[in-house]
Amino acid sequence: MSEPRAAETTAAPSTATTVGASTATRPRRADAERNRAAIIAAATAVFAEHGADVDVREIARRSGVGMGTLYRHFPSKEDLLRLSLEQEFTAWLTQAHERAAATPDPWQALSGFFEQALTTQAHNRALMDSYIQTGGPTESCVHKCRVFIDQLRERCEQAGVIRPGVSTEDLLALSGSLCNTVQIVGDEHRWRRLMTISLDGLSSRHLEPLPS
Amino acid sequence: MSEPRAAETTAAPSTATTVGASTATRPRRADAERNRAAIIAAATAVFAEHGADVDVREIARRSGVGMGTLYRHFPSKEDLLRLSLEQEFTAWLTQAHERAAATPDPWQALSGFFEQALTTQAHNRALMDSYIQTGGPTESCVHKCRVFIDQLRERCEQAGVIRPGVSTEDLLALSGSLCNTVQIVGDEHRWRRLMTISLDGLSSRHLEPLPS
Amino acid sequence: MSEPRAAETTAAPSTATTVGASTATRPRRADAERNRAAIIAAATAVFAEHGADVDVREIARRSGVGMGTLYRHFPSKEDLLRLSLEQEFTAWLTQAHERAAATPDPWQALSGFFEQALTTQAHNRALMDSYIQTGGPTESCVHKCRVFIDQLRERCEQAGVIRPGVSTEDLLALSGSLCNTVQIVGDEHRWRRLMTISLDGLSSRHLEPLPS
Amino acid sequence: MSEPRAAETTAAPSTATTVGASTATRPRRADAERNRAAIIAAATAVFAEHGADVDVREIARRSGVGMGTLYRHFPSKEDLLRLSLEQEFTAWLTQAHERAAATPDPWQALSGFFEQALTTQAHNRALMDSYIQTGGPTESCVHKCRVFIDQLRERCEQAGVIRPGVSTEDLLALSGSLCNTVQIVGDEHRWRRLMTISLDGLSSRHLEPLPS
DNA sequence: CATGAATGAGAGTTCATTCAT
DNA sequence: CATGAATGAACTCTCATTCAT
Repeated sequence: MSEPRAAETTAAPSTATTVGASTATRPRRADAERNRAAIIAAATAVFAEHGADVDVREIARRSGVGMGTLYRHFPSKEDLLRLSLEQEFTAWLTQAHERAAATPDPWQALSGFFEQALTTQAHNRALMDSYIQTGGPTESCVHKCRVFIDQLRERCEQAGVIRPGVSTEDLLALSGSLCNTVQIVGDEHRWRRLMTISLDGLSSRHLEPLPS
Repeated sequence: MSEPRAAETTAAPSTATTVGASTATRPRRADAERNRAAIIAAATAVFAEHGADVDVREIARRSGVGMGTLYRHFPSKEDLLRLSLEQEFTAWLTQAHERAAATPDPWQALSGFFEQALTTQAHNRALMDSYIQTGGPTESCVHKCRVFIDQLRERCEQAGVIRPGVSTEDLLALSGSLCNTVQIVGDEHRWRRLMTISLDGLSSRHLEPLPS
Repeated sequence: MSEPRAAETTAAPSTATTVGASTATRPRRADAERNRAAIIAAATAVFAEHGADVDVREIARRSGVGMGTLYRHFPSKEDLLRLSLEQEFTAWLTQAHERAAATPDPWQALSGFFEQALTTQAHNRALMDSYIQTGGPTESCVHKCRVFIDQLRERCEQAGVIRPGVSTEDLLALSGSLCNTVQIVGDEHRWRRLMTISLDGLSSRHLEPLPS
Repeated sequence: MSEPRAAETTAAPSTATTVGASTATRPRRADAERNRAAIIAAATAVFAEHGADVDVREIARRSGVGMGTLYRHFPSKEDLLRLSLEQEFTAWLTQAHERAAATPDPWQALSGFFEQALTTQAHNRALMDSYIQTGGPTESCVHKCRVFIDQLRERCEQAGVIRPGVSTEDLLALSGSLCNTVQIVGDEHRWRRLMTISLDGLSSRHLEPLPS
């Protein structure tokens, strides 16, 4: 989750004058990394709560750093947003992988993925917005998601539990579609019904070919 | 500076109703009404393209009027947005009514509604955003939509072609959900597949009760 | 008061089609004058109520004419304001003249003028503002006022009832000063006390010379 | 773009209290505080010259800061105006207190207050407007002023040098009234005459009761 | 000549980003 | 290298004045 960074070669900078030799070894690096993490954490929380349009100040405030520090780590709000969402997206996908690996039944794996997607994204405004609008925060994210879904689909197809002709794209789009649903309807009971309907439409009970 | 004006979808405000010579009394409002229509048309187009957050100046520019004119017709950006969306929404719903009335088969009426919803709203960002977030631009719009969908559902239910237990709310949310899908996926062929899947999940081939 | 206007050479314009030849002689002139009067009346009322910062539209609305008509009669808001205030000022001054002429006692004439000034101006925001800030809407108005006050002063002086050395300027400024008082204090009882104080300070009970 | 900054009349916000080395802890706020002071100084000057309706940009320009800086320090124009006026008002009242305390003779204390009020407020449009219209920029300011005037009145009353029945409200209103006078009349010599007249009207030479 | 719709230069305010300390 | 104050373009909205009808 933490990115690869160049090793700690920096000497103590000119400011740390008084105290002594104790902090000489690596006084800055740790702080910087901690700040970076704090910023991402705050950004993630703030974006999740208020969406992508929040004031950057709110993130700086919440992370306890100044604006300069924030902009030292991330050249623009856009970059911070993207990274934050990537991270959330990745975390979610990782968990999805684990779940799927632990679920022997192919169909249960697929429907479990849908359920987790909705549950996770329901509480993250910015993430969901990106999922709704472009399918994910990054091309790369969307791609990874596609790959994962493709595996799920493969398993289902080989087990003959999914409607013939359903493509990976279909599943990707459908999951995005349902994420949106979570916002329209208020509570969980309601969107679970829609999920059930969509999943049922995907089942091998339907053998008719899909259009085109 | 003056662009070719879009067609007048706005209904004239109740003055020029009868065909004869009676319209001679009020020759003044002619171009004012044209401006008003131009503003609405421009606003509709701009909101559709860029979403509800565009600069009002862009709308003024596109409609070929000054800011003052715009604000003479609409006291606030909010009002203009609401009216534009209401109009689009109403036009869509009206057309939906007509179509449904002309379709004898209940299931075809329902699926026709979905198809038209997706086709119409697909290219209107602001409208879709409102549909996604609150179900429509206005409480009244949402209500009308709900009533209409309820009729469709009733017809299907009495014909026994819809899965038992499907509520009007389910259908409303599902249509919103699919509208969003249209943006994620690019072309028509793709979202038609998702629509088919969802509709199949609604069919009476599934008798299992929905959650809760 | 009515401005010189070009004679009534205009034929009946293209709109007045139906009625007949009866209105041919001088159909416009009367209207114009009536409009002008209506505008001034409305402006006076509106300025009195809301001060000089009101929207010109309010005046047009209240006078029942369009903006074009208003601006045909008065090239700018400033002009309208000035004329309206001049008129009010003149009316007030005229009345003051009459009262003074009907009051034999010099001191009573002077104090009566003060009282009337306060009473009248108390209910005219714009007029009072101009009086407070510049002494009147126009140099000419201020001058007329000065001349009138000078007469009052003369009478008092010859009767020996006014403090020696009090100049016309003193009285003019003092009346303006007291007008302002009317706004600070709420009700009539309060500003009458201040008026009494000031007038007492003007009385011949004080024989000390004024500064300078 | 950067103008020479006016002197710092603003009290530093309670940090740099003691003289020693303790001030080393917070070196940051130095120029921010200077900016804040510059803004207040500019605002005070601009409001004094042009009244409360000036463009905020003029204040920003005059203080040599951008709009953002101005709005960082003051959330709204209203706030800036209020603070500026409060400060001016307080400074004036403080000075008035000192003068009054240093003046043994009660009547001289009272008349000295009037003189100082006129001298100070004469050249501050916004301050004077607020004094004229509401008695001061703030309820609190008005109250303090009233309390102070009440002390002056008490002293005069106990010394028997003030006309019986003169209330604090009378004095407050009278001072406001005279402040306005300063603007009407041009030079100092003229308004001193009016002040003399009013003060003489307040003297115990008049024993007649005031109205009501 | 009346009408009132159109104009557009600002008004107050916000916020992503930069830069002096 | 952190800080958070400074920046200024951009936003929504107003209103004195003009101009097509």
